[in-house]
Amino acid sequence: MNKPPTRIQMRNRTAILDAGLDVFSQYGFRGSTLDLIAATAGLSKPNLLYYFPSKEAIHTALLERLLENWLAPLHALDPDGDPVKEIMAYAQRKLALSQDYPRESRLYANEILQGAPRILDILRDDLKKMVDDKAAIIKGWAKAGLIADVDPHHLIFSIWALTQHYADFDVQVRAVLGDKPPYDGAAMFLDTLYEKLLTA
Amino acid sequence: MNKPPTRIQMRNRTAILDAGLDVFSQYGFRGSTLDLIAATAGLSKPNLLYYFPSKEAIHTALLERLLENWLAPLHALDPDGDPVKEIMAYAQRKLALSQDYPRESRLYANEILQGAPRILDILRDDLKKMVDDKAAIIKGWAKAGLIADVDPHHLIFSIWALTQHYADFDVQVRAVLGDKPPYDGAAMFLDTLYEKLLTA
DNA sequence: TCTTGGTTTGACCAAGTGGTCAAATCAACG
DNA sequence: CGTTGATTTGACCACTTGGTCAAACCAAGA
Repeated sequence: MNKPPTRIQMRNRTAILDAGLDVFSQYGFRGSTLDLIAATAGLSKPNLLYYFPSKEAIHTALLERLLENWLAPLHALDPDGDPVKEIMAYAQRKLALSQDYPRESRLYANEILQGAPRILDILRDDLKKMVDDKAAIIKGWAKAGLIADVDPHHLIFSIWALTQHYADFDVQVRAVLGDKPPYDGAAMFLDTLYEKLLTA
Repeated sequence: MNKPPTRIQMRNRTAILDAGLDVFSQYGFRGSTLDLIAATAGLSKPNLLYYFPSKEAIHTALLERLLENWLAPLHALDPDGDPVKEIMAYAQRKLALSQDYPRESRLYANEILQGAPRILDILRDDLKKMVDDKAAIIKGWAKAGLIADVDPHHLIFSIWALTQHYADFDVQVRAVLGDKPPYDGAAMFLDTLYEKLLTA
């Protein structure tokens, strides 16, 4: 029988998770320190450890919260919708995630770059299952002549790559583009790209 | 008047750089340790520091070597070649880099993810200049009606994103694909994608 | 007001960190 | 062989790291 969290608990836990997101997404798990996370959250290190038992626990909490939001947009792909529109909508949803939650995207990128030691099982199990599922739907659309016949797995990879690039490589994108903000142009580019690719 | 390097120097320097590439590409700069790099290179830590003055020096040496090979394929884009073929060839060259030098790709990704603190100037200067240059060429092709009129900057971003994804997110790609190796399918997918996108 | 339970902290610890240094070892050449 | 300069290492150092703990602090209800 765990008691309901107090106001202070709520405030500090979210402050810690926010600070952890800041730090982990920039330096990866091994490159991040409790001192830096605590300072970012405005707490002392022992106080931080009063709310989370370890560095690992903060990271795990962030990854778990992330994975839900990460898989949701793909799950929303509707087999009964208009194929081209469904795929383009998925790409735009994913692009919006990059724009609105770039730190989450970079946290995920860091985890994958390091070999996904903490979520490899989930990738091989949940993610693979869902992707195979959606790939089958896309394959069905192609077989029915509703879209061009492209490899559905690589199609999904392309959406991930093209959208997450704007969050993960944000600093490079902005360095090349100068001041011009990237996301309007990116959205238009993705629309034309997938329309041309998919309409047979 | 610096003397020529001995055989031992050559062997150990390359061993260190190779080990550094292994470690830095996996853990990023801050997450990597000299002990681990030294152990990977088969040297003691003081011996490693006999060849490179600091951790930073190893990282810098790797980044410098990388940037040359990184910008070269884009530089090879020929304004007098066949537009669609040139762009598709660039994408394939970049994909081959991901396949043959995944650690270099991940080293670069780590640096960018962390905000590119060591190469931001180069990105804003050399990289931006070259991209703007090539973007102008592509724009010219589009204006001449030789290819579809897509935003050239985002076109270049798309090539980077789609190709580096296979190196940087390798573990995820393989988790989703199971055993099937990714690169054959990726090459075919990219070919059809850019052909459909660019042919007006 | 006092009590109680949640909250915060200073002091501390063992292990790991980047880096130094003098001494030992080794390779090669005359 | 002996010498010289390159190479290697064990011991060491100051600092950082993740984490602990007892003691202090504080908010709120009785």
